Amino acid sequence: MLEKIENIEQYIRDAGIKPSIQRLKIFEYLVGSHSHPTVESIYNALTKEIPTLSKTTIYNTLKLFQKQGIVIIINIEDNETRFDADLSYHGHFKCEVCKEVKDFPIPKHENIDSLKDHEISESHFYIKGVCSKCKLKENN
Amino acid sequence: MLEKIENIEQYIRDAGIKPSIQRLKIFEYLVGSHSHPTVESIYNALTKEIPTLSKTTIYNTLKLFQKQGIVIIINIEDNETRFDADLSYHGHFKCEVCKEVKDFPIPKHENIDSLKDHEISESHFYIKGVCSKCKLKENN
DNA sequence: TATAAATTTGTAATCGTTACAAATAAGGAA
DNA sequence: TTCCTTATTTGTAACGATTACAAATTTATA
Repeated sequence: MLEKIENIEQYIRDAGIKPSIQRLKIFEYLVGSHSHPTVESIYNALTKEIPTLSKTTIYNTLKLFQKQGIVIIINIEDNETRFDADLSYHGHFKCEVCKEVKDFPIPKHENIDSLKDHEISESHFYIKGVCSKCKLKENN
Repeated sequence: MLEKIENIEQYIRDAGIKPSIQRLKIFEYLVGSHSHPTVESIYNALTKEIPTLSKTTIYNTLKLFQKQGIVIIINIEDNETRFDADLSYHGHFKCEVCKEVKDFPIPKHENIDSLKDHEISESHFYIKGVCSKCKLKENN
């Protein structure tokens, strides 16, 4: 789980990023919403607060966040890119019915023997299926 | 590892797919090349053999293969969709230097407690980094 | 306050994918 | 075989997400 980020402005600054209003709001939204939002949903959510916000800024900002290592990209679906501010090692489950993406803990980070001479920079564990809630609804 | 597919035509037919020349060649290429090709590379490889081949056919065919359960989609990168005819449970490693995607065995398919009430249809394990070969080259 | 640098914005371009309809090929009945 | 129906392939146009780019705005600095 994401360790609570007390001071978002300081957190961003510590990552070497100048905290503009746009960057602060985008990161705040990433931390606040646990939905692993897409660019589209970030745009829809923030355009009310910042009416001049442009999608290009969101793309630029997320790319910067990624470069500076404060967000990871979730590629569980080929037609949508999602973003996550939780850097801890965890998996992502996407329900094919309600479309929600949620985290799940991964017991232990097992070493893969066949990759022992490889340098690992990222690892992702994605599972798709039907969540328990939707399973119950379907059985009615 | 992929169990050897003796008779590709029969294999496709058994999956409920009528084996046209295009479908056969595309599947044959998927099984033969261990590169987890993209649509682009399938097109480049087969257009010599089948000069009239269109990309739409490749897209249609791969979608059909996926629906009939004889290929899986590899989404390790957000800007490229790759395809794999090996249906066994294994992970994918992409080297950020040589761009190759290769398989690795996953020790055991561990049960995720927090998903025990979920219905699981797909799971993917992706790792990115630098492969051993490229690591050696970089240290020169 | 003036100037330079960084950031944001809107528009146009790009690229992978899909929609669609015409062309071609395959299958089945007489 | 020939005719007719259905399936498959093809090329073009459309679409949507992302990026390139240059102008506009904001921020930092002298």
